[in-house]
Amino acid sequence: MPREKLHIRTLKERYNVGTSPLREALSQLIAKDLVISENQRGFYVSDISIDDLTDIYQARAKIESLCIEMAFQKGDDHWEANALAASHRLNKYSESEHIDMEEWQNRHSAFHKSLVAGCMSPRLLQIRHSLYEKSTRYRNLWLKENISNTETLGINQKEHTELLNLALSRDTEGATRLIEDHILTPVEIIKKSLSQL
Amino acid sequence: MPREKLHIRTLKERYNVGTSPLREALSQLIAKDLVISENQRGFYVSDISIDDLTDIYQARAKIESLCIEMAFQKGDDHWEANALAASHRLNKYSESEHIDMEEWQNRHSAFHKSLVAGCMSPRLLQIRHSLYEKSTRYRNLWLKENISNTETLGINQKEHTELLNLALSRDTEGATRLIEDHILTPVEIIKKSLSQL
DNA sequence: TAATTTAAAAATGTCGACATTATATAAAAG
DNA sequence: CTTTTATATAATGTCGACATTTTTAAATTA
Repeated sequence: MPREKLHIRTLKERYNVGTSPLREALSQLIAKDLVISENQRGFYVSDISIDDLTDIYQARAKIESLCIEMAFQKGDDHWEANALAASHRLNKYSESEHIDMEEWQNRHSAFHKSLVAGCMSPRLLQIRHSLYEKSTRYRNLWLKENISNTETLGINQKEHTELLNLALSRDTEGATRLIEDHILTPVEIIKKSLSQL
Repeated sequence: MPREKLHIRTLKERYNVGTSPLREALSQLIAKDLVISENQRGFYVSDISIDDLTDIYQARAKIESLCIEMAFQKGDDHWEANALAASHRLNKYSESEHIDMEEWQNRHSAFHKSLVAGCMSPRLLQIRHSLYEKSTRYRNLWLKENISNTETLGINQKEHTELLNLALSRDTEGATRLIEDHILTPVEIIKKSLSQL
């Protein structure tokens, strides 16, 4: 849980490892902003807050928008084809009988990834991925609320097909506006979940 | 040097530390993309390349542009005042007799920081700072070429005052175009330096 | 009773030894 | 002479013990 103390001894016993690998693992989690450390005072799970939630999602929206804008300039035939394929995979699965949320998430993120891939910038894609990971704890709150919520999923699906069409017609302005809204949609719902904690 | 092997034993002796602190330090450098590690094969200084140079500087240009765009929307009186002050400090120093490059860099980055600070997004500012750090190795090549090059400094200075004016008049389009050019300016020079290595 | 000091307990961070893995060298085979 | 195999050397990564610091608890003082 956020703010929770991470005791070295406890973690060593739980994962059956020594000091070194554990501390290095914690170092990696610090790099991901999931853990913070105070000198000589140990490690803690990073805190969450509405301010942080808002900031991360707004940054994500802007970065995604930027990647898409660049992708629309640089994207070639292969980019279009891959986006089309990813959209198809997501579409088909969204219409299927039983939806496994993990598989849906895989296809969902694969679709968005196929769109931004066209920007051809490793660094921007890395930044985007990093922000996506940082938003995971908040996104999980959204998933708990919206598990098997077919209505929300339906709206989502409409936006995805529209996004693909905007991509194929290279409508930068329309796509950037839509993607920013698309990403920011869950924020209000998550804010409520956060308040209830 | 890029690609150089980092021997644990050597580093331990050089810095007079044990295994753990050294490996944790390396972990932090990995997070900054300055060092890479291959499992069971040790640590290496990250490579540099023209592709990487180009990608980093283009990403920086886009992020800086984004921050400025947002700052122009959200910036208040204090933001304007701080930018004005930072601009003044940079201006005065650029006109002074003897220029210490380190002090000039401090005032230079302080000026740009004062502009983007108005975007009010900790995450975006963090991303911006991280990219700036990643570009340091390339920027140092530029500094070696342009140490005490008053001509380059003069052009730079013009752009800075123009940037401030665009900020005070909230000319988003003009400012974003200028800042992107401003950041990308050194790229061609650095490319040449890189080729000569 | 509250605040401060002192002592005990627990936790962190560092070290050097050791086991495992990769690399370099020499020997053997094709 | 080249390629393969076997051996020796060197380097990495892991572990548990130890020293230092922080936290908790008890005792003393005002």
